[in-house]
Amino acid sequence: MDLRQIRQFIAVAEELHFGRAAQRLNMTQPPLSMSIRALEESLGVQLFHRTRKSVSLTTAGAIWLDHARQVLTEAERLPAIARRAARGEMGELRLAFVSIASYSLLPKLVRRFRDAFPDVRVDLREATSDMQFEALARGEIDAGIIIRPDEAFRPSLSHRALPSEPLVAVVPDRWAPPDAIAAGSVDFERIAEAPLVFFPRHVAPAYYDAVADLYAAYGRALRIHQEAIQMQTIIGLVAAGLGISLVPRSMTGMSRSGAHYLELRGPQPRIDVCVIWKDGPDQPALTSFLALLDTPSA
Amino acid sequence: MDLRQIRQFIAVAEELHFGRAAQRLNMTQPPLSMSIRALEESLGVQLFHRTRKSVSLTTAGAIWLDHARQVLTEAERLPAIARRAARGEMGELRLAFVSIASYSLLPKLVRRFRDAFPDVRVDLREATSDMQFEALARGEIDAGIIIRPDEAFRPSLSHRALPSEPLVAVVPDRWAPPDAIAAGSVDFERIAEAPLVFFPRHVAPAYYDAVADLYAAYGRALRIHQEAIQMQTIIGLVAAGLGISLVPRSMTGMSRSGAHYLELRGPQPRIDVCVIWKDGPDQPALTSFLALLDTPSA
DNA sequence: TCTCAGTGATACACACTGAGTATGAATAGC
DNA sequence: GCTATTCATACTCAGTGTGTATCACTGAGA
Repeated sequence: MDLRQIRQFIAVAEELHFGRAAQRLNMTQPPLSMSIRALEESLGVQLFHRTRKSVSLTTAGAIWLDHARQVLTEAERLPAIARRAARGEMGELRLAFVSIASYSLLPKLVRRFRDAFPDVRVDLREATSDMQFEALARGEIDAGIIIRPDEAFRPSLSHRALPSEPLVAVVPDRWAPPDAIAAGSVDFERIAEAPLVFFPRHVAPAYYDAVADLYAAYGRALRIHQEAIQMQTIIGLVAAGLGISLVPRSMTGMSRSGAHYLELRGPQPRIDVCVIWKDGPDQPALTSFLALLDTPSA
Repeated sequence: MDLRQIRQFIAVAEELHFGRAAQRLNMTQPPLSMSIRALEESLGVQLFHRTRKSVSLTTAGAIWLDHARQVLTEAERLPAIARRAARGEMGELRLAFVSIASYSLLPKLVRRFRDAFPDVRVDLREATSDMQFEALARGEIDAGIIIRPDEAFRPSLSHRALPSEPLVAVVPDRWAPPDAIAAGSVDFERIAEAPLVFFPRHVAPAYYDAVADLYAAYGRALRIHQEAIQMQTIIGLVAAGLGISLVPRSMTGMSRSGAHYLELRGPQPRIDVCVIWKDGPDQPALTSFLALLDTPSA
């Protein structure tokens, strides 16, 4: 019993006429009759009632038809599945990201990817840049999203810039001049003296450095008055009036009473985000992902 | 791409070694290599990474393996399905029954059948004897359960007796002597005078006649004081004190305050139930059903 | 009742392909 | 550098699936 015989059985069952079924199968009638008979013998089951003038399914034949159709349909999908898998339209993309990315860029990116490649399972995991370098080397992830480090990239890894994210200030009532709140923006110098609520450097070194650069541009050293390791906590502490902070603009969606998001006038600090991956053969899902990055987001 | 190639692919994917895979497939290595290569070409997809020393699945190959396994497993079930369908272990049994049968015999019978043949869908429909004769003739049902008529059976139909069901009296407080209630049984003569709640003859002619025979045995004519066309209604009316009735013993499970079920002393009327069907070839589910009737119910 | 069109079955020949055997080529380990 | 191992290649052969020709039977219409 092979797929050819199943196909022939279905044709005869649908036509109930050996001649027409043979025609549909692009063969002649005699070998088709022989083949069906051989099928019946190998199964030990009569599938058709035959008279000299007509053919009809037996009860068992009718039941078998359903199951045979099912198998044939699935079998005929197999070549397409193989091609789609090879083209990176199926499978799995294991993607790591630094926590900052999860607030704005990641959701959009993953959304676009899932729309474009609905049959690729996206396996997301948060990890620091260093963890991502390791994971890539060990082949545990396919790509990572990190904040572009000043230091040179590892030579074995490829990278591509993603849209950079501007930083905005988040300030509590206490530190926000009413005119700045009204304008929605502020000169950095007017809030530079305020105590800073921020990550310890090891939690988000590249992010930390971007903010440190901003302070340096105004001739100041970055001094953290209150540390927190989660963005939500930082904003909460700002809302509680403990100080100001600098967050990606996409965080403005997360409103908190007592905290105001203010654009910065003058030199705007930005978070430069990029994708990293290990070049190599046979990473179809990764290829799909990178192709998506080249596609305009419409 | 046929099942043979799928089987070969799975063997190589599992062994990751052409030699061992060939051994498992009871063939030699060279044709296996050729076959896999041909498979890859027909799919247009590379399924294996090959070096001179080792074989491994490509990403697409790994994805395809899951789907190929699925198809192969289902395909390998097909012969068994055909055999089971031919043996009447799969498919459908369209069974009609007269309403009286639904209270005792039918549930047990269907239960046993479903236990013995879980993959046969049982399609049940209530119908009078006459409707069943018609339906059998038209091939709309496979078998029917009726009350054995006195008249001869239709010659084209076969039949077999089922365990007969004794009738018991159901009487309200008003008509039940306290000693009978205590004993759980009564001489029919003591309640024969009570008004009778019963079916009109056309609803259940054979049942009606069985009860009429009982009355005749005591030299009385059956006289119905209150008609109802459903068993539940009859028992409800009895419970309400409108009269007595005679019901299959299995109805005693349906207790109703105010109504008492009493065995009848002396000549016991019984309902003779039987299965009818139209003999013919290629009715595997029917054959299973009839075989079950020969099997002691354990 | 006879004829004929139409259907599935049978007989036989042939080409293709799937499997076997023999062998080659390249790699990894000693 | 040698050897064992492993996959690839070349060639042959048998089996089987297919085509052509034909038969046997049925049922409808003259």
